Amino acid sequence: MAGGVSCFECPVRDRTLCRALDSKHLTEVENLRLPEQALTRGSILVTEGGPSNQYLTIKRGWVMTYSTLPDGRRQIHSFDSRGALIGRMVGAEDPSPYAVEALTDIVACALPRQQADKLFLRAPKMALELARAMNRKQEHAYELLMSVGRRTARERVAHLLLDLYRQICASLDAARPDQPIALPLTQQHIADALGLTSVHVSRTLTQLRKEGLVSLHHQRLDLLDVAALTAVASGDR
Amino acid sequence: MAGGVSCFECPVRDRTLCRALDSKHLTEVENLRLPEQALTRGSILVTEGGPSNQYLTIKRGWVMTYSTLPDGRRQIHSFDSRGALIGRMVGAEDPSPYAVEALTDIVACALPRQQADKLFLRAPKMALELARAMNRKQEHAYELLMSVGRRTARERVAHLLLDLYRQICASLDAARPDQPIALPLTQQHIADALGLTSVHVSRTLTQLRKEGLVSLHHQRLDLLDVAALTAVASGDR
DNA sequence: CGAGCAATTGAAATGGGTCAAGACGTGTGG
DNA sequence: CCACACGTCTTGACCCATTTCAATTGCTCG
Repeated sequence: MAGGVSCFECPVRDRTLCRALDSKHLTEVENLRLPEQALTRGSILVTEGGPSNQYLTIKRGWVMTYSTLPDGRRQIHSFDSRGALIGRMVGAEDPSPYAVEALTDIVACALPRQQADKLFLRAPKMALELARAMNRKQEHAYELLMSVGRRTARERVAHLLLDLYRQICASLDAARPDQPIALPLTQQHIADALGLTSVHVSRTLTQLRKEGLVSLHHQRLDLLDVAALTAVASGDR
Repeated sequence: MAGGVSCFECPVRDRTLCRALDSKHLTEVENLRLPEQALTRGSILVTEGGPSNQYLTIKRGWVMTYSTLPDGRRQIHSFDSRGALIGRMVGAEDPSPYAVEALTDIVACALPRQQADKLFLRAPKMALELARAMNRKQEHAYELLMSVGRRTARERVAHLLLDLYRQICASLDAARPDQPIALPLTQQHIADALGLTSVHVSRTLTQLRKEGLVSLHHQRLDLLDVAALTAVASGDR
């Protein structure tokens, strides 16, 4: 075992590829994995145009995936936390079309890609979980695409906050209910995910606050009226 | 074997999950698959809110994947042709968040989901191909997201046409070069994929035509100046 | 030949962007 | 412990890319 607790005690195991693995295969994973990675906020896990030669599982903290255009315009594709998998399968040797960056200090578990791919052939449950993980990310991207393509700014913001809230609650072990929750994003991040300007995100949030739907200050998010917010996100009112 | 040619003669096999399968497993697929599906243009393969209890491989024709909002706004997530895989893995019993519809008459190969999932555990190469297919779709969604979120209308149209052209050429067995190619889309489809109005797509295409970059009439597409178009798509000029 | 959908074009409206100035917070170094 | 510097957020005024509305033309197919 290479740094950190054993895979058998892994606190995020049932959210990862290793879910439902028998002990023989879990031992193989344990032998394969690299020392646990601890990285600070702002670290780049994958460079745009660089390689992606590991599978990374986020054990603690938040990361984001994004691409940029030559002139600096940025699109954030996804925010990920506990249990999320980072890593390309197609053209993994080729330049990555997107970057992955730590939004907070993080801890991650790394598997070298080539050997992991071989392991997946011996552990088909892992391969199938991998497919599920990829499918989940695909569908999540479709959801965001719907927002960015067809929703108004107000609807987009409402939808994203609901989505993040759900994601955060799901990543908590104890389902802690109505406290404000930590959201390590600036309004610029929200803007870059939603295809808006940070100025307009600010205006939109101000309005939602005035209507008593959300509270968001100093990276603390609280949804004050989930039903109303859901209505806003769906285009009613 | 259930309708159509044997899997061993399948003309799209090397673009699908069955790529690189040994004959034992390929026989299993052959026994599992349902009669070949032939569907007419406009057929709904998956309903929004309905189930997704099959894996479908497109053998001929085009389909699109999209979602709609209660008031009818539509976002198209992807256009797919020869070799593409349709099917959900996560919450496949739950209502599908998107629909899949045939853009042309199509022929597809269907595998029942539950039994296919069991087969994947016996044929890990298939499971890994499945993961790759899902990853490919995820990354393709990210590309579109970048367009819709951060590119201008002009850049979006240029980028999509390049992308479709590439996709079409790749799906051709013989790499036929500089003929105009069939593109079974209306401007409304393009608009709904790019988060624009069909009116504005029309204006944008007219301009690109005037500049001699593309030709697109009656569902025939020809890229007259790929280099210039690429420059437009990247935000230069 | 007519019906109906797709595409085009013009004119006017608008949601969200841009530019700019100021307030607020927070971590840092003196 | 204070003050300053820097990043983030807010707010106002103006602008413009895209939408909306509307009318016309052109295809295609029955």
